[in-house]
Amino acid sequence: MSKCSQRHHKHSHSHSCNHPQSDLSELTAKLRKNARKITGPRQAILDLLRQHPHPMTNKEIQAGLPEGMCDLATIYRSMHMLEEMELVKRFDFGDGTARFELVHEGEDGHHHHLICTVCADVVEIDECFQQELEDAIAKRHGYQAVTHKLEFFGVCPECQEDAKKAREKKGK
Amino acid sequence: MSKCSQRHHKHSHSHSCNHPQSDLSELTAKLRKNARKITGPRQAILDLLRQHPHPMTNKEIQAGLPEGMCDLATIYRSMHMLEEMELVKRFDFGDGTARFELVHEGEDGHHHHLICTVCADVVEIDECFQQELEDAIAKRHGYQAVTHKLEFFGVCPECQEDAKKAREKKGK
DNA sequence: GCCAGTTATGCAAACCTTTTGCAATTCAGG
DNA sequence: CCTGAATTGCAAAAGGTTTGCATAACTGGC
Ligand SMILES: [Mn+2]
Ligand SMILES: [Mn+2]
Ligand SMILES: [Zn+2]
Ligand SMILES: [Zn+2]
Repeated sequence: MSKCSQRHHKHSHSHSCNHPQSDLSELTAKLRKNARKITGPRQAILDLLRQHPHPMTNKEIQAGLPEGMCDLATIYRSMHMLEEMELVKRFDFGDGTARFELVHEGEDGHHHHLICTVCADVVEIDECFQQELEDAIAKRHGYQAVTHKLEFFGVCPECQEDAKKAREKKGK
Repeated sequence: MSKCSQRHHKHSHSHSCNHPQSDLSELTAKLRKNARKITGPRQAILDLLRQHPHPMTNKEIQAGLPEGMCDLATIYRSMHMLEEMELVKRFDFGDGTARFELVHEGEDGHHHHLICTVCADVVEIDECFQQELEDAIAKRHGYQAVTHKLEFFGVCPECQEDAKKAREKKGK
């Protein structure tokens, strides 16, 4: 049953369901294992996330879904569940609203971002500091199961340009 | 970075790293420069923060002040202002509530924490990954004024113990 | 010291994001 | 199909944070 999406609204985005049935099958599998149900909203959310390369807020997710397809409360509940089964990863850009990104098959989704403090542009960062640092910190303080959250912030090239222009105009 | 005390152990409140009149004078200086007023609440907040080695939430700050001395709204406004003049640093432990820590004289306050996900114990971490990583990321994407937020999470020794006991009792 | 002008505070209401209770609806498995 | 369990929508409640406004507290200059 590789029906990509069974309830996609007509004016849905021109998205093509050319994904390797990965998520859906992974979803159904994990869901069944926990006696959870495969519902329209859940599939739609996963479908939407699959098309987005960066973390999305719950509001953005709702806005990206066909009008009126899913209540915000349901999205909140879904994201909790998807996070629990590790199909999505939660990120915090420090603005007080959670963001979620799809975890690709096999991976654990751990990675970081570089965020423009002016326009909120996001760059995916796959590098990380040496594991030794974390290990040393964990050992030194006797902590176990240590992990970390790390995000970079700065001003993107475009916003640097904008700032420059504004400066010139003002100085003129 | 903060040399006051490298490793704060749990309940290390009673510790005193006397940073003399530093804050107050620094405060008055910076305040005056911006035509702001030196008020009771602001001094009290700074005084309180000076005695705490870890970030505090606004509620904790209010609770730590003499009963009824300061409205919560005032604390929020004060923290914004103190942050602005770089007398305090804001931290985000990912639980949706901001925390503030006093910035010691001369320093910029940039550092990290190791937080127990069970009991919320906090360890101050003065190390950081090599600057080269951040520089490389900034350069690669053309970003400027790049900085980062980093926090570590894990289970502290005591909570590991608790978990072990619980396991034994259950397995009995 | 005292005044005037400005900045800060208290209080209550507004805002936002996130969570929850509950009745109605949808799923899954038989 | 049927039926019980899981899920959803809706509205209300929670938290944390911000704001408008009248009142109170500072400060620099007399
Ligand atoms: Mn990402
Ligand atoms: Mn700290
Ligand atoms: Zn930008
Ligand atoms: Zn702990």
